[in-house]
Amino acid sequence: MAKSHGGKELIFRVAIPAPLYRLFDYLAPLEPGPGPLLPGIRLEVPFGKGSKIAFLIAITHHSEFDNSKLKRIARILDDEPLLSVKDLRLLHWASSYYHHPIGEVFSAAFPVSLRQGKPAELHVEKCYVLTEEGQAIDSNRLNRAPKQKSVLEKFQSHAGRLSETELSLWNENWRPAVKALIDKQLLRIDQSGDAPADAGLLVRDSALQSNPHQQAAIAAVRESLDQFGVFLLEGVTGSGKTEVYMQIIRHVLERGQQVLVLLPEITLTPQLEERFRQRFAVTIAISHSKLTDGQRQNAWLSMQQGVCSILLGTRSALFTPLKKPGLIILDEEHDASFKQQEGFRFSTRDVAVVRGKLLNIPVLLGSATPSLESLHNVDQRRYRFLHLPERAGNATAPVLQLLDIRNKRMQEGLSEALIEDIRKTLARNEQVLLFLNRRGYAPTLICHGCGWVGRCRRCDANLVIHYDEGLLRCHHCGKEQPLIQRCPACKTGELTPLGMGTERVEKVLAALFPDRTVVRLDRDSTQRKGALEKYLQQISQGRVDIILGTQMLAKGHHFPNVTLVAILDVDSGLFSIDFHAAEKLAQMIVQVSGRAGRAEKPGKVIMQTRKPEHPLLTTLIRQGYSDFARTALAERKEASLPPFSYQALLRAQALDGKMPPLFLEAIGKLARQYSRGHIQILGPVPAPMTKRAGLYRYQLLFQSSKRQDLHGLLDTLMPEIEKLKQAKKVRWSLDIDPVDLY
DNA sequence: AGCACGCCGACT
DNA sequence: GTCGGCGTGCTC
Repeated sequence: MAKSHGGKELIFRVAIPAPLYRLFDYLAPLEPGPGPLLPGIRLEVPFGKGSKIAFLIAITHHSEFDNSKLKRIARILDDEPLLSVKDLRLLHWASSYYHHPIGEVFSAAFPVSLRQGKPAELHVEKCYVLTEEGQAIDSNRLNRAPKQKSVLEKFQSHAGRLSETELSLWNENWRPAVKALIDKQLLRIDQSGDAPADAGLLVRDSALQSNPHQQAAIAAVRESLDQFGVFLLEGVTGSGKTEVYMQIIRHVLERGQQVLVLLPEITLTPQLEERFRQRFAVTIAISHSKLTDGQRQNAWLSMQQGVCSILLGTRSALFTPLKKPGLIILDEEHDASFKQQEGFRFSTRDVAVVRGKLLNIPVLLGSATPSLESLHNVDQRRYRFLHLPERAGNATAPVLQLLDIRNKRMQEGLSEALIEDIRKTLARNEQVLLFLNRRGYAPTLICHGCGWVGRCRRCDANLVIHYDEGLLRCHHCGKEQPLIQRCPACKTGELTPLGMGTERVEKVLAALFPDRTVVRLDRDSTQRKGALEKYLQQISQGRVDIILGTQMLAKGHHFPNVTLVAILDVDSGLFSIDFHAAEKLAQMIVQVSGRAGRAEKPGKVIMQTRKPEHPLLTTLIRQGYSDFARTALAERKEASLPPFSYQALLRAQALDGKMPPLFLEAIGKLARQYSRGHIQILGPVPAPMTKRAGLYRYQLLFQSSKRQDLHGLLDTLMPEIEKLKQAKKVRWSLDIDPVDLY
């Protein structure tokens, strides 16, 4: 028999980066690899017409396929796996939990260049040598200066690493330039020695200040280093969360271990990076999507090899291997950007917790506005709660107040009372921050004569007026058209902008305060590279009086001279069919409020509303975020919504509007057969914006009070979905623990 | 996902 | 008579 005959040959079972839910079997390579053949090593395999870089999952003796049908491994790329056994286990867990193809999950863990089969070598993109004046010159122009040349050669032979001693060979005058190179990740200082380095080398300042609350938080985590545990650190803006992080990090570094720090957004990395660099003398790796593939590979490998001690990154950095893992920190843990919204839809927070468990290290989650899930996990004693109730220093918390604008005269979205407050604040030479989560001039263009409205042809949405650019744009598919002057329907009516956008408010502010400087911060105004940084600098230098912007203002940036914050249209967040909306709005309000009054000047937050009695707003204002969260959790429990139940959302879209519901209907039918009533199957229903970018979108929601039941159903359902003939006519995806039901 | 195969419309 | 549209099927 062919099977017994082929039984002698080893079978390599591999994961291929493709949306395929199965593994592929290959014959052992003719050339033996340089090292032991362990799971996780990269292999080049013939696949279909071409070849692919695959990941070894297991070596077995049997294949379900006849050996004569199997192709042979073409090449072994790695001497040894780049990921630890524990991290490989994490990827298997993630693949099964998120029901996502294993090959794509593996792909997500590697930087692009390694996915493409590049050798796993740390390298410096360009070599420089420094002149006495501290100028960097290309090493190709180096003929003279033998001393510098010898250091350079050493530098190159160490794959871009210099020890502290080697660095000290460099003239003191060159230090700033060396630092600049380190900052650009063109040069790194060797810290890879196995013995824990001297604390004086790791940390620059010795007199660290912290209040009793901070000390308690630091002690709690410090006592549990070297074991798994999740800590939720709730600290209002200005309460000194970063100081807590840094002091805990110091202890981890002193043990010779590494720290993974995750942030929701790229824009937040520079500030934290700067504070870390001031505090720590160790090399810090940075990883986010704005860096080049080479830079990200360097960051990845430097953590894998233990060359760097701290990695600061966004969600794509979650799987970065750590030679000596010590701690994972996830800042702004409530932030929705931590959930990947396409392809492999994982929750950075939840995977980080599982990773911490596998690596047996603590996970520290921080936020001024913790997610309801995390607070629930505290209630369930799965997480430990750490609290920083007060603002550090003399700073006082801002006062939140509702401004009832019913029947009030408004000037382009600004009530007279608010305008008066702005005027007073400016008169005191303090800054004002206005928040409106809608960019463009106005969200609607309507004909005063016949009621015609500018609609996007490809989406169920109105076109947004962008006056400055002279066009109408759809914010959902990006389609643009020139701003028309006359109504295309009745040809006579006057076209009127309806509603408020940041551009429109900017114009009225310019008219109301002609001698003041207004800066608008939104996606449109900060598109140019470096534009945001430029504006932020102007603001911190006090050259700006009024800051106006969207969502992007809510995150991270500190405006110490801002004493008045106004949320121009808080009501727009109050009415949503998504049960997450209240939580997100409350977090947004608190986060925006946190921008004000950081220094000794008290801050004030005004929310313009037509629903001043709305319980969400009143609870938040009178009792604060914690009480709001308690109320919201009680409501979730009452309604059996997450985190008191578990959800999975199956989405489907297609150009043909009939296909998605047919597809989801077929799955719903299958699911009802299998689930035997344990699982609620809701839908299919059209997605809230059914047509988007020309595609018709529908969804089917699964919900269960038992996570196991839900995942059991999905385990049996997924292979059936793949087999369904309708599956080929739609684009579909499964979202586990969805955070936005759109 | 890629890529080939395959069966129906407008072109040299 | 061909070029090419994207529906369907397969990848060890």
